[in-house]
Amino acid sequence: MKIEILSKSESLDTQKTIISKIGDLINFKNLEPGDKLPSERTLSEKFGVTRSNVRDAIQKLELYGLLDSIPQSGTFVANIGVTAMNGMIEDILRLEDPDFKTLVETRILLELKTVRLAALRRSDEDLEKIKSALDAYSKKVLKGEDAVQEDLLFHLAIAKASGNSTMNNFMLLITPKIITNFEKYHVCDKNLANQGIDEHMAIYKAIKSQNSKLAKQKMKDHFNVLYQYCYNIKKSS
Amino acid sequence: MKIEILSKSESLDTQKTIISKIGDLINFKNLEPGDKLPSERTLSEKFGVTRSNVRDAIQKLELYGLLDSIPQSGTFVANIGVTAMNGMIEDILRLEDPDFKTLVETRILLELKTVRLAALRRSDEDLEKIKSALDAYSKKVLKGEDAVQEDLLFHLAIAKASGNSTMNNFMLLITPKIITNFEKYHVCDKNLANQGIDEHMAIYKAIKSQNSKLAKQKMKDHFNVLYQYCYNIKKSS
DNA sequence: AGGTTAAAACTGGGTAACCAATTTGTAAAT
DNA sequence: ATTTACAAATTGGTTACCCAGTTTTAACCT
Repeated sequence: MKIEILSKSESLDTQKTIISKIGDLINFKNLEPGDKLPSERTLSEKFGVTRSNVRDAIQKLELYGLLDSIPQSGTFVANIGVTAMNGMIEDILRLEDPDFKTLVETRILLELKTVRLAALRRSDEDLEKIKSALDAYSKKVLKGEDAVQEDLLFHLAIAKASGNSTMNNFMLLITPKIITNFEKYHVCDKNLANQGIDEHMAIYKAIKSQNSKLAKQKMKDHFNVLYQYCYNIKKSS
Repeated sequence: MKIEILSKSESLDTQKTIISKIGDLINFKNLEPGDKLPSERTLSEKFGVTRSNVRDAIQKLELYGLLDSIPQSGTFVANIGVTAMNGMIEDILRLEDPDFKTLVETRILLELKTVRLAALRRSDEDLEKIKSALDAYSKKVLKGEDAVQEDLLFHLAIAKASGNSTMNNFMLLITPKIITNFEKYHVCDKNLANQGIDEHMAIYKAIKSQNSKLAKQKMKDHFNVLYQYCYNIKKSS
């Protein structure tokens, strides 16, 4: 068998193909929830790909909760019916790569919620962590240095304090993408550093006093520039 | 070297350990953004774990956008500073498993947004797909059969029509977890099947007429039972 | 000394063989 | 006929080695 090392995009293509074929298999063989998929070896042979690729594809479907792989036993289809399985696999395959607009849009949505929840639910320990993140941020800004990282950690501390691990997870997923791919659009503009401190402080105080509505409003103010940017994109699209 | 096949939870523990050690390494060696991590072989040797485990850990950090693995070259730390990297790794490690409450809370938040965006942005093709998902749902309900899957696909069609791939992705991530782990709490109660059809239809019509506010309101109505449930949990916690 | 080039070392991914837990098949015992 | 016991086959995970790009090194030429 010929060896062919795939580039990253090629590898992603073959993964999509495999996922699609697994979907077909579930259809064709009418596998019910809980049924066992053919073994990884069988699949790799049937699809003409490496077992590693099959394992990666299965892992991805596991991430989406469609399969469950059990050591020394087999891979099982999740407790969703055939119809839902097909629809979801199709959706996963057609899923577009996230662009900046959707990332920002989602971030604003999430943070306006996490800040409210944080105000309602934060423990004293949460509050301390938010405070120390805020102090680290202020310190850097006042020294005139770039404080993008400290800014980010302040927002993540709030997400953590929200007590909602799902939203916290989502925030962790999107934040680096926003930072790395579009560094110039970071939330707190360096030129408006002092304003950034004030806004962060206002958010912190609202969370401290457990005023959820105020917290949301202050976060909204903080996102003002970003919000406008996002809104303009929406209008122009 | 002794061979020891790990159970799933043990494997997760070693993965967390590896991620933590990678974090320490970045700290200790003061690796800047773009710097190259030691090779997978070196890491596996240094940490006393298998290379597969190292690869899995790297893959997870790649998912969160903290590392970038390039074939035949190396693994590089993403364009985030040391401070942010530390904070994020710590957050990822301490991330709790999502429970039902946070999943529902997040789902409601997402869907109230996606339905608004869908009303604003849906193409004719999107609308058709929503319609056919609705028809499939109604058909099943009227036959007295369980229609959880068709219900789910209706909601996912809306998420797709929102034009926000990030939210669409998040919806795909949480929906199966909600369905499989807590089947009894599915959005549309079987006993209120006809009401479910009406509510779905109302949402569809609002999206069709591109009335975003109405669409959001109808979705809110639709989530009423679930919303109450979630609210009660929040009060009791 | 500076620039060019080729060979050696290194890297992440692919391959195949192996491991031990699990499942399945079969035959003996009741 | 049913249950039990045990061995053979099957499974996802692990290991060691190989592959072909990439990167580094060092030798060579000008």
